[in-house]
Amino acid sequence: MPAPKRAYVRYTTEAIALLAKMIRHGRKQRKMTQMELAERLGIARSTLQRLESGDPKVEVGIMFEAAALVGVKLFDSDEQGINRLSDRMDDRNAVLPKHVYKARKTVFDDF
Amino acid sequence: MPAPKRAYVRYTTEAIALLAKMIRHGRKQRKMTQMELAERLGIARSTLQRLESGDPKVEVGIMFEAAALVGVKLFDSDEQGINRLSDRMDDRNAVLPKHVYKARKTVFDDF
DNA sequence: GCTATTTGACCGTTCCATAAGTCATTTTTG
DNA sequence: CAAAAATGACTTATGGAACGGTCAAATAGC
Repeated sequence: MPAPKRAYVRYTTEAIALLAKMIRHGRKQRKMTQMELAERLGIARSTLQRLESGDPKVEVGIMFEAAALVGVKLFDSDEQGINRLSDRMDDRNAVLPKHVYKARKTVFDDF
Repeated sequence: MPAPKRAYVRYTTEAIALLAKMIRHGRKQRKMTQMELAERLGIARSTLQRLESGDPKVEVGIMFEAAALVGVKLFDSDEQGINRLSDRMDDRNAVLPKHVYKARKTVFDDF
């Protein structure tokens, strides 16, 4: 076997494809060529091509940065909105236990 | 110099940090340990740790797959919603020119 | 309190994404 | 129409991410 490739659920593949489309659309709206956007991102054009074609293996940082540069909003939020959401996550997280524990031994239903 | 490291705008960093928090929160809500989630994702625990700490260098595929497995919705949409949005992007893209063209020569304002 | 488990922070090896390039095709402009 | 530019589809090498492991610290259950 060449290698056990990684598998993704459909939702993942489609969400990435959507983000990729939005980035390509945003780039065209701003009348940027692939070369221009790649240079502004500090990446190779070949990498931007994989990004715009929905390749799951690109770095999330590059993907999000590309979105930011062409005006695609993540989480339907601007920076302020992101910070509000982030604070809310902190609050909700503060309630949860810090470690997750599994049952150490299977509980015997005695009888 | 060791290497010219990549830079990200604040929006990018914060968006990734938010997604990371949502994933960690979702994992805890579902009472999964890092080890369990890593195994379900087919990745090493060390990679999941970088993911949950908001490292921009993880693969977007892994990041989104983790979100999917712990119930974090991207684009505030389920799979059907993603597909609707995707179709809309196709429509909007169909209107735009297929190549972006820069002015080939600087236009001379003759006088 | 004690113990088992989870988590955080490391580190060396392996392997693949990235960079950088080429070439053919498509598309726009003049 | 021709010419120029942008894009798509490749390829190679090389730096760094992912893996798999260890160890200490933190936490939850008993």
